[in-house]
Amino acid sequence: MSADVDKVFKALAAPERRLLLDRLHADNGQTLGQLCQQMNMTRQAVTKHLKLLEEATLVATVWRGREKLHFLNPVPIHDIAERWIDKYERDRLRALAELKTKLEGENNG
Amino acid sequence: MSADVDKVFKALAAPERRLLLDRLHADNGQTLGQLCQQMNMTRQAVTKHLKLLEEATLVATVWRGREKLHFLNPVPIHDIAERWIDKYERDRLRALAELKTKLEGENNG
DNA sequence: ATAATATGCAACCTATTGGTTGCATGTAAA
DNA sequence: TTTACATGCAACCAATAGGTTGCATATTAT
Repeated sequence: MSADVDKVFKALAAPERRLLLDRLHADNGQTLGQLCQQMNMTRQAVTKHLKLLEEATLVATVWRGREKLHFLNPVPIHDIAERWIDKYERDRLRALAELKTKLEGENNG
Repeated sequence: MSADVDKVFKALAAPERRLLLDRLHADNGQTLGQLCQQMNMTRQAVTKHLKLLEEATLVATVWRGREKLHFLNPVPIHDIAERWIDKYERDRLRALAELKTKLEGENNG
């Protein structure tokens, strides 16, 4: 199962964390040390971001000796897409049309 | 065009604001007063949430006399789905399989 | 005209977030 | 068996978020 939807949304709300996800998407299974590179902050700060991603189950980790490997979990993003995004996508064109007419019709400034 | 992606993600990061979107999705064009009902906070607090939604272009407003009507704009959600979510959805099954084998194979606690 | 309604704006308070530094611990390499 | 490396943990700090109260303003109803 996927984590609390709110935790997922909150985890995705920071560009630093989305960047970490993007980097895992490009190269899965990286260590903390690798993920720290190119991040403009201390290792400890990166750890905190990864902790939030883990608590949202967006990232899972495995120890290999003294190194911690990080893997992307695609489930929560899929769940958000299915349960939340799709609901809005269904009436997208209708809502867009309504928006247009309302803005044109009633607004004068 | 859609707003800054980061503003959209941040706007979606609070359950109160997602609830407001849901309520507009169910009944578009509501006034501030209507939207305040069932929200367990002051009108001014709701206004602040709606301001963030507006700045993310998730909501557009129209004045009708002394009332302010709020309309859903489906564009930013669509953009997030297309530009961001889909990227992860493409390799979903591959990533899931990789995750499984890594967790089973290398982790012992 | 006056009163009621719908909203905006600003100051303020507290909790949370996002970063830091410093130190401890377990693993690998010399 | 030291030394270096990869990471964790905790205290601390500044900035931001999320709420409040109080007051101002414009529109509608009486």
